[in-house]
Amino acid sequence: MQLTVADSIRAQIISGDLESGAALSEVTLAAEHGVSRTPVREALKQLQTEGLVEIRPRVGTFVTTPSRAEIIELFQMKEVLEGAAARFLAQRGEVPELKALRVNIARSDAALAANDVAAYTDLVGEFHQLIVEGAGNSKLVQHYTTLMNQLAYTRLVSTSLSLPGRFAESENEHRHILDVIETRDAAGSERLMRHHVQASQDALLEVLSPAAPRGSER
Amino acid sequence: MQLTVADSIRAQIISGDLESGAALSEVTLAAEHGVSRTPVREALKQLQTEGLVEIRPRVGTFVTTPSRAEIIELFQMKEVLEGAAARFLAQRGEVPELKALRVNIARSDAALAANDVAAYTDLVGEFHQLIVEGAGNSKLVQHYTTLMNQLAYTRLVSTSLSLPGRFAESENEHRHILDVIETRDAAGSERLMRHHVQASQDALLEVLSPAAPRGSER
DNA sequence: GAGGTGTCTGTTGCATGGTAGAGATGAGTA
DNA sequence: TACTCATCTCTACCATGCAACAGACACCTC
Repeated sequence: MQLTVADSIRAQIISGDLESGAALSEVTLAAEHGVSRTPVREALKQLQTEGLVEIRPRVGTFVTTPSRAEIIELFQMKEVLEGAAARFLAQRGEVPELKALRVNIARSDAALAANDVAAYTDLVGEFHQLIVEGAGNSKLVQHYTTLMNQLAYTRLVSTSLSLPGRFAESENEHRHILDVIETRDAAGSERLMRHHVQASQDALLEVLSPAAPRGSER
Repeated sequence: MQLTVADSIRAQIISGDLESGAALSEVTLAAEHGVSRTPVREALKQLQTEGLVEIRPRVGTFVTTPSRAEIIELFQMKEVLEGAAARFLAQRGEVPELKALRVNIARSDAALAANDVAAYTDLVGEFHQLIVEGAGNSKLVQHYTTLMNQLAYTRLVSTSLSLPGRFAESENEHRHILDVIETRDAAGSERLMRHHVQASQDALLEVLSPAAPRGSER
């Protein structure tokens, strides 16, 4: 399986190489990828159903810019899916992902001790990913992945970690979540995971626009 | 907005006009819709990301046939999303969808009294749809819709209602769910909704293959 | 000066032809 | 009879060309 055009464009959008609202010309993309316009068109159509670009007929294709309301909706979905994942994982008991999660926590501790924000940013993404994968439901992974792509999540995390105290707090929450999952307390795991997602959302929204506290819109 | 080729093919798949596993020839579809192969290809690519068809490169496109394991995964997701929807709806309080739900229940009562399975089948779909829409999260609606399309849910419901007693039981569960939502008990609404989805899954799987009880696979 | 209209350019939308790969089918051999 | 290999056909895949539309700009009219 080689990298498709869609994968390439998707990566550019998620990484932020292509800015929000940027126009995506078919001919330009075709030239950049060394193919004709046809496969580019197909890729854009695919990215549209993934919610990453918006195709305005006869006008052009643009990178979607989620509104503040949409970001809140996405985080609400994140809370739902990750909460469910934690619950399923706790129910399943010992699976390979649990071991990987313990390693993740150990590395996060080290990153915290060294105050290495960049390393921890990656570890945060991995932590959440591992929980979702550990739930043992491929559909859950699929929906979660599209969600995270729409949020351009990895880009956001490093921002929210800039809040004073959030780094240590986040790491603490992660450790507690894993502890509860290991006790196989399904309901508790779900509750804790939801709280954690809410906390990280609060931190993020505070950084994005400090004036508006969580829940004040819609 | 006119009906696109993708919409047309999607409708055919969901309704069952196109059977599971059926090969979708580009030229045939193009001829049927009076267009060339290019827009058909784009439509198929879109349906692939929706999980409705499987494109085997250089071979052809086929209507996906969810395995038994996948159906269980899909129902697990259905439980998660509808549970969350019920919770959100209970939290929101009085919204237009609540009124529609009361009408729905009244009609369902009538259908039950008249033993009108066909009418009730539609009402079941509407009930669940209203709960999800009432949650006030457009992303939730999107993910839920793709999920239901993958399950070809409406086709399945009538099957499960053939079980003796399931019709009345299902209607009863619906009424209880709406009752609890109206008391604005978020946690209780979520719990009840999950149980209902599980019950309907049990009924369905029993009809599909009576030998294997729920949870015996994977 | 302001509003409307016509043209012009850049873009997407679709059709079609050539190419390459996958699968099937047949013949040949052990 | 069974198995292997070569050929052949059918399919998706991509490139390219043409048509149609949206938006911008200038000009004309009031």
